[in-house]
Amino acid sequence: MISKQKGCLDLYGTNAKKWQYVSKVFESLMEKYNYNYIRTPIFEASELFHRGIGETTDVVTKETYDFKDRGDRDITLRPEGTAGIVRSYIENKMYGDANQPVKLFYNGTMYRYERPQAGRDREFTQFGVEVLGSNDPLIDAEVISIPVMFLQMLGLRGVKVKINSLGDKESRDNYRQALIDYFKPHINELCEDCNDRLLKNPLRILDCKVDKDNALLKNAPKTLDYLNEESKKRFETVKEYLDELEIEYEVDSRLVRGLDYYNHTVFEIEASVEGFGSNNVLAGGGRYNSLVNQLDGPQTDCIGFACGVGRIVQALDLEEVKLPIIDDLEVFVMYVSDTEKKYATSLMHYLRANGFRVDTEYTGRGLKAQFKQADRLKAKYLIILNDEDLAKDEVKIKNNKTKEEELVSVDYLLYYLDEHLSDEDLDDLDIDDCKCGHHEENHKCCGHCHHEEEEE
RNA sequence: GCGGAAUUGGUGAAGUGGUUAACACGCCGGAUUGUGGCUCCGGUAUGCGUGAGUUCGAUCCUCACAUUUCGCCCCA
Repeated sequence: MISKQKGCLDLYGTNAKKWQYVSKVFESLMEKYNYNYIRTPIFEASELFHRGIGETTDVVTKETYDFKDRGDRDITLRPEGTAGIVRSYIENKMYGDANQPVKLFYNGTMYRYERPQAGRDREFTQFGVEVLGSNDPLIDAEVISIPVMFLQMLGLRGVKVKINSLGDKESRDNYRQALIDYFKPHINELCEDCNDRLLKNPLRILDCKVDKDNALLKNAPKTLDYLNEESKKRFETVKEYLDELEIEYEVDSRLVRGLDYYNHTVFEIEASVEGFGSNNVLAGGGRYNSLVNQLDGPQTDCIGFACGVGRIVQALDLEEVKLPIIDDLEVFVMYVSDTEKKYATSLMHYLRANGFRVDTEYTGRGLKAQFKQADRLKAKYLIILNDEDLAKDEVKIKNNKTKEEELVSVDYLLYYLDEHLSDEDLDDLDIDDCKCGHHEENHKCCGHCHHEEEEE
């Protein structure tokens, strides 16, 4: 037997429905924010990621899927979404569009050659946004607000927003040097990894887990102290807009991020979920004002975030958040004889064409087993075909909850189902299941709350 | 790249160096001549992750590999 590759996932069943639901919620949210869908290739020239993400980052040095294609080209499976989108932005000259900034969102699989563990696969799915062509702090706040609002819509509570600013290039370089000067005399007090990090990426020493209790780290220079006036002011403005959006956040001066292209605002959304280990970051992102330029495009100010779908679903599971996923059936059609089966075929087609969720028997089961199958599929109504009834143009329909049976004229069937199923829908809604906290105000946020306003 | 744990049917799992691999759920069939979900009866792994080795003999011992899982690094 051939098994799947390490760290990959076969997605099916209710788990697949959850993933689809999460994607759907995100896509509908993106309509509200007026972001446009973009899909770029899953593989790109290796050079794009090397130059884009940073030659020395771990993602590029040890985690990419690299290979040669039949034309001897160096190809890499994308480890993240931003570089490909920036490439596309430049190649398609989107900087020339009348509409600026360019607001994009994506949703797709990414690849990193890592050791799989909780919340981390080799093939994983991320969605996110990129805004290209604006340095307005309002955009920073908006981009941070998207994952916050999104997680709220899903009903995930207790998420924490952490923000920091790395400042512009001048600030960042000054800070980097200050860190090196500060740590260098004491470097042998730190762990082996930190020794490596000193020259390569001294910012990362700050969130080292081994040395996290070392006084050296606690007293280390803070990013914010090294921001020049302009960067400092910019960061203050971002925070003001966040306040306007009523987003709670925590400034974390140790928050740095692993990809080289970030500057100014960086942020992470953390889940406070038990049993998540160190992979509790659900979304992260930041500003990257020099990346377009670095990849041979015009100077363009950009910001974006990315969010791991698998981690979101995992967090929802751990928090036992109930999602409004359709896992039942409205009608199950039952038959025994061949003539009944033919009738079932056309009846089912008719009901489906009229918008009902309908299924039937396909494996030659007897009537008794068909009842069991209908239960397994959570059918609300059973239509039990009978040649004698059909001769009179009638069908027997049974409410599978109350077990009441009625003989209904075929002409009347659609109307009958419409009436009975809409009554049930109201019964099924359980406001206690709703985790969004908005139901008193009848918000349309979580899929549980808008039952009174179905009509568009 | 480094370290720990695991791998028995559709599922949850017990188990032993030696005839037929417990038990439970599920599923299929029957009692019930077309209305079940209770009950009762019967059926349901030529097989114990893959490959090699030790042995008269291995699911059980040894090694390698694969996958899963947990941690480090790093990241979403």
